[in-house]
Amino acid sequence: MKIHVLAQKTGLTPPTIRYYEKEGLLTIRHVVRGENNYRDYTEEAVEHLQFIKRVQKVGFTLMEIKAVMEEKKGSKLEISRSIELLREKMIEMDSRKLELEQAQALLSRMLANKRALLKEKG
Amino acid sequence: MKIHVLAQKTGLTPPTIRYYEKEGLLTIRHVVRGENNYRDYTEEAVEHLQFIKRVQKVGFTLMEIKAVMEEKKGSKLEISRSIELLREKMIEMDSRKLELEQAQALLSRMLANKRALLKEKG
DNA sequence: ATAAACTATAAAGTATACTTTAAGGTCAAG
DNA sequence: CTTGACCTTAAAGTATACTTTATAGTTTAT
Repeated sequence: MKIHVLAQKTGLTPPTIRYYEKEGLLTIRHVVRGENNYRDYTEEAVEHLQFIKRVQKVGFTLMEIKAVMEEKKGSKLEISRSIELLREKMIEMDSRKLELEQAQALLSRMLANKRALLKEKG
Repeated sequence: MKIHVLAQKTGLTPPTIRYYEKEGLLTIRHVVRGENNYRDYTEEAVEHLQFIKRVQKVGFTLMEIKAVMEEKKGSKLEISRSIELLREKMIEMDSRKLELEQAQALLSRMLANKRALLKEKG
């Protein structure tokens, strides 16, 4: 499929998709070039970009995503490294959940204060 | 207290603290100037910077923090705006927790795959 | 066949949140 | 009374993740 189709399917823009490719987040499994030099994307690209969006939202940088990505082809050492990275990230995500809950408690108190303030004034 | 003391207490650096001030995140309640033009921080500044760190970690931008900050002095309209912002943020944080959990499930599967791969090879 | 809509590249620009640099003033210790 | 550790400012630099711009080739529709 062409870039704008992939863009529609993933909710990204063509420049963003090209940027990701430039940064090494898309491989031969995701894009090839046609005769006209246009990019031709596989179905795997759709899933892959959705994966990127999802983990990026929870705090992975593009470089971390790239590091974790190197899957099938990796040597034992590379796999071990990405397991290590994944484990660290899981722990990081646990603390992030905790931080979120603590911050929510904090904001909830602020919200109550502000509502009280508004009642006072209004 | 002087800037490096505040820095130690909060785990920030003096340039970062000055930067926050420049961006309007510190007020008269947090800093005043001494005769020598040195900044003199109140205890409230410690708490405030800790607050900033905490909510920033969960996705607030500095400008959002600034918007929520305007507390005591706010007009009814300003209070209403910051209540609205806080409510949006609470909802956003709920989805973020969900995203975290979904991403963890995803990573957990990836981790299992990689471990299996390692076992195969090793 | 020509205009609109798409594709390509490289390079510059943007936003956020800092950090670093440069150049200088102030203060405490020996 | 000077040395070293602090303080000040303004401005430039950095990292991340894009977006925008400029320039040009290709495809699709009428």
